[in-house]
Amino acid sequence: MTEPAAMLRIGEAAQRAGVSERTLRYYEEIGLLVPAGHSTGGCREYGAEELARVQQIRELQELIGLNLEEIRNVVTREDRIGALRDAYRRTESPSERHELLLEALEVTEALHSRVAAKVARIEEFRDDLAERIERYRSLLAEEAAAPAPSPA
Amino acid sequence: MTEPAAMLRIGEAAQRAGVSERTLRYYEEIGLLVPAGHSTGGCREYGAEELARVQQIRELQELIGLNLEEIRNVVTREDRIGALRDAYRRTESPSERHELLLEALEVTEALHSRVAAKVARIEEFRDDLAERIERYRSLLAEEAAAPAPSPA
DNA sequence: GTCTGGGTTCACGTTGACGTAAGATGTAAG
DNA sequence: CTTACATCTTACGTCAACGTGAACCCAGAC
Repeated sequence: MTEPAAMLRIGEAAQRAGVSERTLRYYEEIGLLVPAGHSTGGCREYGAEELARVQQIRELQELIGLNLEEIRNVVTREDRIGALRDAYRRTESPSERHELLLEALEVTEALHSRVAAKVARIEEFRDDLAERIERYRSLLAEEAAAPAPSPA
Repeated sequence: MTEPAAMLRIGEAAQRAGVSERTLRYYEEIGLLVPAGHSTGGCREYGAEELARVQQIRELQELIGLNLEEIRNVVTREDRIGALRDAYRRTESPSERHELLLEALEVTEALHSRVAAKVARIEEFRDDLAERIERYRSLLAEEAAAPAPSPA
């Protein structure tokens, strides 16, 4: 189990993730995404986990509208949770684990309520649009039923 | 009716709208928001309608994630619809009115489907977050029930 | 009067999130 | 080994959406 898992170099990785190579390097530059490893010659290598993270970053960016610094706060928190998961049984310290869990819960709840608020507003907006569409439709129907003044 | 409607100068207007004065001037510069009028001395004057538009712009920007050019496409379209509404009975030309209505419908539907798609994705995201919160909660509950190793 | 306290118009500065080009180096194929 | 292409680092360029002066104007309080 746990095979070498087919690492991708930056070109392939970028293509699969739907971003540019520059973007991957930039994410690394600002501490958002560290490649899984490097080849002997120094080429970055990305695995499935990194691709998933890029996906997550893009969602937070485009969907939620966070900037990359806010996103870094979120994902580094998640990294620590991930570390917790890894060292789950060989527990560092139970109290520390407890703290991390509490922190994870808190941060996730904060993000959740933020997202929920946004959902509420955007749904309202969507419904307003739907209403307007209906109004336009009924205006058009009205027009079709009305005695259209024949040209000249 | 239709009182003078208490025009605001840029300072007040910006404060009420929750943006900077620079932002209002910038919106004007790129043709997004024309002040309702000017004082004799040349000061911009904004009314309730303009404040509402700023509100709308910010929603499209922050909520939907449109850039100001896309927003301009939307609001100028709406301006034309507004003009249609104004000249509703003293119809310019019925066929022109028809065209405008069709266009308005089309554009609004496009925006609506875009927003709807975004709502779907963001709801999914929100639900994922909710799930994770549940997992954290149950982990904490588990921990509380487990035989916590008493210190020393 | 003049003295603030908003305004005005340029016009250059800034910041985030990359794009892009240069020159050196790695990697896979023949 | 050479050739060809992918990647590397370094560093300057770009674009949207404003921020931030500088220098001038104008209305009301004193």
